[in-house]
Amino acid sequence: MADYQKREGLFEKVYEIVRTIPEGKVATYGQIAKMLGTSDPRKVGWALAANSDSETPCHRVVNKEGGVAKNFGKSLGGDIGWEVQRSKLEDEGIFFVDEQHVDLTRHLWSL
DNA sequence: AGAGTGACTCATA
DNA sequence: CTATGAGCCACTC
Repeated sequence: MADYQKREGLFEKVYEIVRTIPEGKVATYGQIAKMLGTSDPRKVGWALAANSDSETPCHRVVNKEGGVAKNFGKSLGGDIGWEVQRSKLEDEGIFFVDEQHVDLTRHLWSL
């Protein structure tokens, strides 16, 4: 398995970038992957999966379609599902085109 | 150094 | 829309 406690490396970079996402914005795994210098969006999701830091707004990270992850499982220090993630995003003023899809046309984070 | 895993993405049907 | 298969790369054992 790979859900052990991470030490250092790619993970920290992901966390830093995710923390850089301003409120009311969302970033995609692919975008973050690019910033990391990798071409594997999986690494991003994986990094977040290994993380459970309440300081990292994982809920602002969505897939390419703006859809929230289905396997959040635990993050931000508790039982969280896409419904919880959605609430958090809405609380930041983010619009949803449907229950599981963020309006990327308005909230996609870009430099 | 080899195998297993993964919160993604893309292509195809 | 859903379902499959493949690509990809860091991490742990």
